[in-house]
Parts: sequence; structure tokens; C-alpha cells
Amino acid sequence: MTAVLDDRAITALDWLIRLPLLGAYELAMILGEDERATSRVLSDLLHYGWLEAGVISSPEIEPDRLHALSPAGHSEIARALALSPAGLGQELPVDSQETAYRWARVETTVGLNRLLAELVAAVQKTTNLRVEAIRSLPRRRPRSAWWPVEVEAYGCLRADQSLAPFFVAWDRAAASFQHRKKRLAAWYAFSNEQQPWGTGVPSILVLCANASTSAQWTKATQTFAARHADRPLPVLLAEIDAVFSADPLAEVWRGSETNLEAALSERLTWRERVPEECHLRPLADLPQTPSQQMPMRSVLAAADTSSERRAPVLYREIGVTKKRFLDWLAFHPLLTAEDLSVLVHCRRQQAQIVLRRLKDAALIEDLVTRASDDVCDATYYFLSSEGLKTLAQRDGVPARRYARHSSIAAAVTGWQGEGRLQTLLRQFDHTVGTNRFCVGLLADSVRRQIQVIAWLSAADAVMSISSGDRRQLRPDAAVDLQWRGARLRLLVEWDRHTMRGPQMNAKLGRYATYFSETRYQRTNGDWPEHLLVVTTSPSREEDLRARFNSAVGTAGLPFIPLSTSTASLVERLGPFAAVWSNGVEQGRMGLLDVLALAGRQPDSEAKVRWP
DNA sequence: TACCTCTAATGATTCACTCC
DNA sequence: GGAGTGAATCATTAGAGGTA
Repeated sequence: MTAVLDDRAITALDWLIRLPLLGAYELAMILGEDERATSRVLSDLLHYGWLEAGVISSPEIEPDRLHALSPAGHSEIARALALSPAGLGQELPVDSQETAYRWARVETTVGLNRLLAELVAAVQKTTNLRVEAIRSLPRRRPRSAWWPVEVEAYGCLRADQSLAPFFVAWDRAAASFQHRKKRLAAWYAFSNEQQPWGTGVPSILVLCANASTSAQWTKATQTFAARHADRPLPVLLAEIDAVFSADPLAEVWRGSETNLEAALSERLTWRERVPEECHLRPLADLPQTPSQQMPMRSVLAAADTSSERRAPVLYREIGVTKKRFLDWLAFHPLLTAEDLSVLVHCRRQQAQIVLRRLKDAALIEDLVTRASDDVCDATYYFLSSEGLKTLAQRDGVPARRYARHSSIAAAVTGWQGEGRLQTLLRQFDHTVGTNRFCVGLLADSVRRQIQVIAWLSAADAVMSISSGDRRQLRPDAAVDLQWRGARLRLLVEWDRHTMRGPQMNAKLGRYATYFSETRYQRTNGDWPEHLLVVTTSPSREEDLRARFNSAVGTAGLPFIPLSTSTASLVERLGPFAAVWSNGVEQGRMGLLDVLALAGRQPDSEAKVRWP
């Protein structure tokens, strides 16, 4: 008699075809058993040839071994379900291309799997709910598909005779507002098409990457809801951190119409039935080992790696340190090996090796030149178009949309978004000067045990103002710090005395407007801000302060948190040294001193004691 | 049966136009 | 000027069909 798989192994396989790239931790959570017991089941399935495994390397996630169906397993399961391998591939993301795609977006895949595992575990703790269906959706979507584009998973809860189906969409911080609106537009278009859900398309759960992207989703969903009031689409928003710090059933979900957070089961729409297409048959008896007949497409895909898309394979092969380097260079182009060794906390020699390998893999490019203040040539690095495509796929955004709308600057000749890097190259000394100042600030902060929360590039630090000719204020950089419980945002202006007078007056005027507008809007959760202007000479400092005071007077502000210094002083003594002038005290002070004084101003919103 | 070519389907992007 | 919409175009992929 042929040996067969036991029930536990079949249940594990059943989950692995629904949620590819599961780790032992998530599978154990779903099965409600000890992780070591689950690891043994997974190891048996690997041994018998049902699964393939790989180890994740990502700066965002702890290293873990992830599992997916092998080509032989794919073929055998298709046979067991009386489907062709291609037919199974249309229903479930189990073929080698789908697996490669998930490795290329491994942060999203792992996050999604963890969320769904936690949902299963949370439902198991309730008395009235159970999970009717949970599955990741194939990337390749037939035109007549029962799920909308731009969603990653489908699920359905049951309470007695009622069903609550839902789709899940995973948001990435680096995706642009434009991309978020495109996703929403696609969902509304789906709800308007002829599809099996009729007018009652299930709720779409959007897992927002952070508070800022959550605000963008809120704004976009409200706009769309107002525009399509005749055919509402239930989009539910929650921040990823909030979901994981509670559980997916908790009161963390809100709709477009209200900011009131409610439990998932309250927010979902319940109904009596769902379309037949959503149902999957459970796996029944399976042999202990799959027959070795692999589906032809999988054999070809496995054998002919040159025909696979290059980017997904590469991203899986890139180590954690290289991925950190890529991220830094994507958002802060024209950094040197020395800058990166400071940012990634490694030796300069190691940074040079990593950069050489990234360049060999065509993920970055370099420029050997001399900044005006330098005595010799240096090598400056930036993201290549291949690097951009790799990150775009990681974040689930079409590469051209990523280049055009995200804040990443890369060498994408002929594409919209090309101008971002060109501008930085045109203003080379300005870019390098700002980078150097921020890297020094970050390095000194760490030495002084001040936590650096973020360094935002000019593209990311854009702030809106509601009055004036131009409605955007664009500092050269912003650095968010936290020290002894106090949080602060430093806005950086790097002035090379090249901006003409009227332009400079306009820019300083926008700062005055911004501080004036935010003066009474600040809530306890907002961070106090301080503007640091680094310029060329003490006389230029005086000139800028005079212009600023004039702008401040126009805005009717008694006080503006502003400090100035010169590039030579900052470079020689460091950003925390006594190089800053606040225009009130005699002489120069250290950065912490000027910040503390700003915090004590009666008009200051900085309700913090900055020692 | 393996391989190659062609075609249709699909999704992404671009561009022109309109509205606010 | 920015954002949305729809048509046109381009790129990619799956699948059918022909040939050795």
C-alpha cells in the first residue's frame, strides 16, 4: 500500500497553498499548536519534496525560513483537485512565477501572512466567529476575475448563517499618494463592472504603512466616497502597527465617513452567501511524496532562469546590508562610502565592498567628481534604473509610476521623474553639502545618545501652507530627533548664497507663513519644529536674519524658532558645537542650548523641556 | 514531444481634454 | 496649475498552431 500524508501534514499543505511563503511561527499560530511541532511537519514536507524553502533577508523583518509549494507539489495538488497545473495557478498563487513575485515583495508577503495568521488566531479565541476562507490572490488576474486589481488577499468570516467577505490591500510607505489614488480608482472601477458581487462588493481592508500614509488614504477615500456617492465602496483603514499591537479583530478599523474606530466584525458588511467562484475545495488524501512529473511551465521556469524577470531574483539574493544601502541611496542620492558607513554603522572598507557589489549588480551608479569645498575627487553614489525597478516591485508600484510620483531619485533616462536626480546633480554642491551636514548631525546625535527617528530628503520634507502664491514649503531636509522623551523636528536650509534676493525673501516669507499657520493648530502629538539655516559667512547670516525678521513682522509673529551658522564652522566643529546664533543671545551657542532656549520662549509651542 | 512563431488578452503608460 | 477621465498605444504573457 502506498504511504499517505497524515491529516496534520495535509492541513499544513492546505494553508501553504493558500498563503505561500509562510514561516513556522505563522503556520503554528494558524494551526494553534507549538512552533516546534509545526517545524517538524514542515521539515517532513520539505523532505518528501512537497515544499521549497528559503531564508528571508530584509532590514524590516527578522530572518526566518519561509516555505512555498515545490513544482512537484504543485503538479500533485493540481492532480488531487482534478485541475490542470495552469488551472490551479489561476486560482491560487502556487506556480514558480507567483512564488518569485512574492520573494520580490517579501516584506509585503510576510506582513500579510502574519496579519492573516493573527486573524485566524484571534477568530479561534471567539465563540461566535469562524474563518470561512483565507487566501492570498494570484498576481496574474484574468479580466473576468471575481476579485479587484490591487488587492493582495481575500478572506471571509462566518457568524452562524451570515458571511462577511473582505479583500485585503497592503500599503507600503514608499508608495506615492498618486499610487494610492490609482488603487482606489481601480476598486471603484471594479465595483462598476459586471462582476459576481453585483452592487455589493465586499469591504476592502487597507493596512496603512504609518500615520502619514493613513492620512493620505483617509483623504483619498473621502474624496472618492463623495464623488461616487451613488455607489459606495466600503474601504476600511487601519494602521499596521495598531493592528499588530492589538489584534486584527480589535477596534482599530475606520471607514471613510468617520474617524471613529470600531471592531472588524462591526465594520464588515454581512450577507447570506458569496459567489461560487470564491470557494476552494479542501485537500483530501495525498501520497507521502508527490510524483516527480513537474508541470512543463514550472520545469521551464526553474531551468531557464534567464527567462525570469531579473529584478525579483536579484532582490531575493540581496543581503540585508545591501538593502539598507539601496534604501539610503534611493531617498538620499549622492552619498559617499564614508557617509554610508556612518548611516549603516559599518566600517568604511565594508561600505566600499558593498557599494562595489551593488554597482556590479547594476543596482546603483556612481559619479567621481569634486565638490567645490573638497581638495580631491570623491565617489558619489545614486540609484540606477534597475535599482529603482527592484524597489518599485518590492513596494508593489509600477516602476514608471514609482519614478514619477515617489520621492526616490534615480537614473531613469527618458522617464518622468528623471528630473529629480537631474536637479540634484545640477545643484551638486548644494546636495552634497546638505547630505554632509545631515550625516554629521545624525552621527553626532548617536554619539550623544539622542535617538534619530528619521532624516527626510527635500522631496519628503515638503509641507503645505494655505496662503501665498506657492502653497508648498520645501526645506532642504528635515531631521526628527528624540531625546529623554522629547521629540523635535529640525528643518534644514543649506544656503550657498546663490539664491537671488526676491526668491530668498519669498522662501523666508513662506517659512513665516508656515510658522504662523501652525502656531495655533499644533496638538500635543505634534512635534515642535526648529529651523537651522547654514550659510556661507557671518555677514550672510545677518542678511538672512534681517530678511527673516521682516517676513516674521509681516506674519505678525513675536518669535520664530530659527538658528543660523556657517558651513565652515559646522564642518570644522560639528553641528552640536557652539556654532549657532539665535539672534537674541550674544555669541554662539551649542545646538542643544539654542533648542532649549527656543523651548522656553513664552510663544513657543514646544511644550517640552529640552535639557 | 520540443520548439518556434503568431495572435489575442491584459495591464501599464501616455496624452489630450475637461473641470475645479 | 493640479487632478481626474478616457482613448490610444505599448509591453508582456499565455496559448494556439505549425514544423522538425
